[in-house]
This record gives sequence, structure tokens and C-alpha cells, in this order.
Amino acid sequence: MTNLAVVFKALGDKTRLDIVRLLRGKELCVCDIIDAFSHSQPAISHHLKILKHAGIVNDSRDGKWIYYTTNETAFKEIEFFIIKQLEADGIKRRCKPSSASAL
Amino acid sequence: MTNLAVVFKALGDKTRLDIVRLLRGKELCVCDIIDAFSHSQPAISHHLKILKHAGIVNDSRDGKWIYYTTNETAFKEIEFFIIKQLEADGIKRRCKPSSASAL
DNA sequence: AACACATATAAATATATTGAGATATAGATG
DNA sequence: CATCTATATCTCAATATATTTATATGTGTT
Repeated sequence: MTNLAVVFKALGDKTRLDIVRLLRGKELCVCDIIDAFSHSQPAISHHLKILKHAGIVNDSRDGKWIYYTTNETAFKEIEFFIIKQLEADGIKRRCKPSSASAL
Repeated sequence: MTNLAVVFKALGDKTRLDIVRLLRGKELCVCDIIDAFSHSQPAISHHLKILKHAGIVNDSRDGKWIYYTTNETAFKEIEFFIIKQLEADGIKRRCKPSSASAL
């Protein structure tokens, strides 16, 4: 699976998307994230793991607490993809079907 | 589920992401999309349905053929989200845990 | 060392997703 | 209208995902 597909997949869940929004410009420990949702601690932990695996968030331990932040790089990757898509708009042309159907 | 989460979820699949890339700047009929992949026609049709439902592609019939194009609006939505995320970067501050743990 | 707290991992389960094959629908054409 | 072609829908099996409860790990404190 493309890296970008992994990133999109990770963001394609309301809880995880909300976590990312919550982390905007902030560094929060897991307990604060848990408090912001009505999900169990393991559920949040699981979503954080998926976000981390996708490169969307970073974590760093400080004593008992683990703090999460968003990772700019992942968003720049998406931005790059979006730019390429939007750039291509406006050059649309209809192509005649090139071959017999695959049926 | 947020609209944006639906969009991300739709893009969070390698096949669908590749379809979107294939459609960059082009208008293609389903048969051409099928030819570009090694999946069955029903599988492609299903993915197109998900992309359409998420507002990522538009379709228009022309005789026997149905042509698909990408929908700029969906990408602008993502772009807006990305901008807000990136904007928030650089203002990160550590917040002390605000409450006792939820455990 | 024992304990409490913050977070992660595991096991179990319910639900969703993907993909294939079969079938249905819609338009074009003889 | 019979039929061919392009695409969609249905059904089913395999796999993946989300969530919960229980348990483990790591860190600070007494």
C-alpha cells in the first residue's frame, strides 16, 4: 500500500480525524486526549498507534506522560498530492475508449 | 461521520487512490479504468461508487459509456483542512495534564 | 521493593471492507 | 424486439477494523 494511502486511511476515521484536529498547534498527553472523547483508554491508544504508524503524529515521553504532536511532514505530503490533483484540473479532455471492454 | 472523514476514507485505499491519480486531468470511461487495473469490473465499479459517494469523482453518461472525472471541490476541502493544520504548526506548547487520569 | 499512575498490548467479538462471480439494467443497433 | 456492450448491483467468502475487558509495561514515589 502506498504510503499516502496509509495516511489517508488513518485520517479516514472520525475519531482519528478529531484527534488530529485536537492536536492542532498543541502538544497533548494521552490522558488529555482521552478526556476529550468518550472512548476507552485502549481505544484511544489504538487510534494513536495507527496515526503514529502513518507518520501523522509523533510521541515523546516525559516522565509518566507521553505527549503527542502532529507531524508536519505527513500534511505536506498530502498537500503535494492535492496540488498535483488541482493542477491537473482544467486540462480535462474526453478520451475515446481505447480498446474493447475487458468483459 | 464528518464529510471530510468520508473523503479521507475513500482515498485510503490503494486502488481508489490510483484511480484518482489516473483521472488527473482526464475524463475516462469505466472500461479504460478497468483496463488500467487487474481487478474485476465489479470491483472497479464498487470503488467508483465509493469515490462518487465521497464527492471525489463525478460521472456523466454518454451513450453506452459513463465517464468519470475528479471533483475539484473535494480536493479543495482537503486543502483547506491541510492549511489549517499547517498554520497551527509552530505554535506548539506543552500543556500540563489538566485533570486526574481517566483510569 | 512495593505501590500508584500513565499508557500500551492482548484477546475476544462485532462489524465493515474488499474482491470475485453471477446477474441485472441501460443504451445502441440490427 | 432480440441482442450486444458498458456498467451497476447482489451475494458470498476472506480479511481487516473498532471497541471492550483484562493484563502488561514503564516511570515516579514512598
